Amino acid sequence: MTGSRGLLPPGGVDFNQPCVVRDVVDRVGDRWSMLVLAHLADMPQRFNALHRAIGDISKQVLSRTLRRLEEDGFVSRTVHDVTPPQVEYALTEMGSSFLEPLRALIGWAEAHHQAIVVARENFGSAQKAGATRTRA
Amino acid sequence: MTGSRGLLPPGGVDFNQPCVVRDVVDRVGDRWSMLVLAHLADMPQRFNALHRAIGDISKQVLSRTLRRLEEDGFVSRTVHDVTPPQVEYALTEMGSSFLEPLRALIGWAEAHHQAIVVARENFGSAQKAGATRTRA
DNA sequence: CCGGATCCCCTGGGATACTG
DNA sequence: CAGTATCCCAGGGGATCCGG
Repeated sequence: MTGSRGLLPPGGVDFNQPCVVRDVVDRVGDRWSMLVLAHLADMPQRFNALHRAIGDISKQVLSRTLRRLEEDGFVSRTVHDVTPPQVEYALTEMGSSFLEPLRALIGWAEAHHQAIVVARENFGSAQKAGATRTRA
Repeated sequence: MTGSRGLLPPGGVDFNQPCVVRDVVDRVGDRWSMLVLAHLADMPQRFNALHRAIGDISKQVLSRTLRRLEEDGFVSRTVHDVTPPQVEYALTEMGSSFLEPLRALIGWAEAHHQAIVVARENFGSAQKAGATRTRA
């Protein structure tokens, strides 16, 4: 018994209107945010350290991502006034608390990744077979 | 103590390479997928029912969203062969299991939504003040 | 009723080059 | 070192019209 009906509280989560969830997903659901948060979970890190750790992200985009995460209070940015400059990024208390649902998501993803791959293959085959998918 | 260091398993989640999580987030992290899943959590529904329930989504996009969710095995599509045609969408077992991490995310979002709003305001003020943000 | 086809726009993401 | 400035492109999202 994995499922659980009644996700939305009776009366309906305010999922549409100001849409709290979308507000969050819009920020954190992009290509890099979660990855950055996951890296910062290990320890606070400097800009180039993050850049190297992540690898295939441009400085431009990393900068934008960090900026948005800072703006929304997920990470803090601290400038150490030395030469050469050092800027340290760290999770805030809030950013840290986000690791919990994030871990849930990661767990689910790892558990079902294979199933998704299979589903895609099946779907592809069904398409080629000319079926209109499931019929009743 | 909300946080919890060590999100990534020692050795590092295979978060970058084939990136399981991104694979999932890329599908479910778009503008509508989670919303659709949440609506289907209540009960299986037909196309136009979903369309009306969600409101400000175009049929085109709803169609694409459902197609992708079906392709990845989150929802099932059943054609009832009557006139006029009826097509019923429902969560699969896997789609149902996704409600769990989704609920975690919703919970977090509702709990911290206000904090995010505040953070944005503070950030805005700090910017106008001309500060280079946090300094040490 | 359930979409597919088409067209448009806008944003996110990337490459490259340049500064304090 | 830690970014910003520019330019570009692909894809997501929307509007509208048409077909089975």
